[in-house]
Amino acid sequence: MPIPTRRKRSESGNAGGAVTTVQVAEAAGVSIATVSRYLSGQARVSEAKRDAIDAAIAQLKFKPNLLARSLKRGRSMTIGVLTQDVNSPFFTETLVGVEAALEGTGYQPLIVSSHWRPAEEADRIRSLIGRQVEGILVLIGSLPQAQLLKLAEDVPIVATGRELQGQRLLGLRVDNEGGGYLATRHLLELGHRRIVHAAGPDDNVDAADRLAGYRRALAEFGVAFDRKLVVPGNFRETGGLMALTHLLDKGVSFTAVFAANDQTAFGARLALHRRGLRVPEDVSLVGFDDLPISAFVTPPLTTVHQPMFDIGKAAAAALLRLIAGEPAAPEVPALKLVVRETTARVR
Amino acid sequence: MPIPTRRKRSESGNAGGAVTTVQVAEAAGVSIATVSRYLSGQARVSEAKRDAIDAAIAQLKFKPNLLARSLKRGRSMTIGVLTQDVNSPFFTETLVGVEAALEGTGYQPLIVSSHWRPAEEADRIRSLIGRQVEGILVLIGSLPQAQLLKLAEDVPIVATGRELQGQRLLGLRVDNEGGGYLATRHLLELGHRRIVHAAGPDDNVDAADRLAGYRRALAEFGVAFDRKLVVPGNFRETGGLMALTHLLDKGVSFTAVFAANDQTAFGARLALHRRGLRVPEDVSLVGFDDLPISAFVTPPLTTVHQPMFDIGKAAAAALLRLIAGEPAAPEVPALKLVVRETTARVR
DNA sequence: CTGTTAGCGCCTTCAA
DNA sequence: TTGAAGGCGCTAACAG
Repeated sequence: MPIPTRRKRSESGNAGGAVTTVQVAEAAGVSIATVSRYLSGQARVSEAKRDAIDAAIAQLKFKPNLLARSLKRGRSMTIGVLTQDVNSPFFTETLVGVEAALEGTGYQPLIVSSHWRPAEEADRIRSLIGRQVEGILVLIGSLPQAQLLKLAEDVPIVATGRELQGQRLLGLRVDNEGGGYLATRHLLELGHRRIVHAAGPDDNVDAADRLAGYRRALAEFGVAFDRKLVVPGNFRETGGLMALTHLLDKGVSFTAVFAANDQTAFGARLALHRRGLRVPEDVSLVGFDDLPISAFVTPPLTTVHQPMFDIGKAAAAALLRLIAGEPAAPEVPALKLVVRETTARVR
Repeated sequence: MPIPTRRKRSESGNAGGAVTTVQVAEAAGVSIATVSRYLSGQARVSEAKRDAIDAAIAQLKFKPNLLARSLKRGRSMTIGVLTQDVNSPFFTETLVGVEAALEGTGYQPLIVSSHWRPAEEADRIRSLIGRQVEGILVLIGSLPQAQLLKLAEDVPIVATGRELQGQRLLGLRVDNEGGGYLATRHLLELGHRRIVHAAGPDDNVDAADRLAGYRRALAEFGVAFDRKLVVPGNFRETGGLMALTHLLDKGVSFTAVFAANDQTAFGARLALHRRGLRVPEDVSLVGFDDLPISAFVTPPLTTVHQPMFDIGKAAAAALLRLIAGEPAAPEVPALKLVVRETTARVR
């Protein structure tokens, strides 16, 4: 006969037999209303009762059931955060910003990831709404705008990586085109003319914007756009590695690379290294994002800094305002070029 | 007069006026019990009523309130995950493993971070318990064991980075000493004798174990331990950078570095680079962790692979067993050395 | 197969 | 300042 390893659950509710306000009230010799009032600090409670309740709470190790409180109050004090992948520095840095904005507000983030799968995304959002989140933060979602608008009827939404405007729907988007321009202009100013762009995924709007910025800078310097110098990628190291390896194999000549993001730049850097090409002596390299690690690779990467932390913070702050029924128009943090050691004047 | 931006909340409960089972039942012409049964799939419901309920749900856009369900059932279908920092690849990789283990079980992770602050850690755990999590996963916590044991009375706990055993408490710890030994032996086998150890924080047990492994390998090869070759760090890039810079300034000679983790190795690598020392031609370098980026830095880092994903998966699976009241004894995934391109035979 | 009923733990009028 | 009472949305006996 198996030994039961824990107390049987009561047939309904509360596992094992956690203490409730009823038990605290009994132990303290007051009514549950008084306990509740004391807990929420809503009304004055006489000193004597207060002490009795304190004692009872300590003795019984009472911990209020936040679920019950949420149900009763109709406020979960929770916001949902939808990310694509918790294992990407790009998202996690934003999450830290979200945490910072929420600190001290009593709100907790409920983080879910949809692993770049649109179907999962809709499902996750549904689940968040079921859990009564008071607002949702969509970090780089791929859901069509129409669907977001419909969801925003249920709950306020702030989405990053998009331009959106609505009563309870807000987009927060950095100037990717400007960032691409900045990166490319930097290379042009150093005298580079054969500049490869290791691009992002075809269907990604951010990637498209960065490419557009690249083209604008080229045009401004009177450099003809050469389609052969734009190679496809996937925003990951493998993409940069494969693209540059392929390009080198074909014997295409160039003196600089602007990668669509830092991970792509790392891959590109490795491809260059494998062929004995030095950075920046032989080839200059610029990334996009400025991941924490980018300042510590060798040589430290010149890149376009995305203020991920600020974006997360601004987005969460805006969401909080939306939840409170106040108008919100978050200021979008600006991108800036961080010149480190992977770029040099062309020889 | 201010324009109200959203519907006023009803004085209690449910924001705005979300649809409930009552309304679905009315619209479908059945009782709420039937709606509930249909939703949970617990019992048979006649075809006709099923269709009516489906129609009502679709028409009213009903979404069940999971909070109410949890309260009633006494099961939140949630596990708490305490991390130190969501913005560390070390943790996030583990989180992905946790997600994988939870997939399809109906359980959701509730992720909180305590930012390396022990006080916050206790606070976060309390909050998780308040939210009725059915179990808690502590990723590299710093809470003393006694406190964990006390908490485990309330809710099953699995902690990584510790050895623990209890009815409802489990530790999951990799063999850090063995890993340190592996790394160091590799360098010794390449002929290195003056091997620097860029250590982790003084008070960290993992760091201490890795150092112990380093010493064991040294002893095994008959190399005297030299205290001056062990330099302190903080498990981050800055630590490795400063420690190695300092060592180089002092003119200490060495031919290899074993860093307590990859981030430290990146910092060390940069310090070497700044002094014109080549890796691995002049100095060999070994890390510990095998972060995703480590395969893509230049040159790709030789390091001890920690199966973070597997650890997260095993820990979460064990927790689920604990929650179900079953005994759990997770197998601890093994460490292995991944030889890449930062180590070479000494010249 | 279906409806009635009694709560889960907490909060909040209402009346004292 | 305090207590009694009703109910948040949902589920799970218990009858029918």
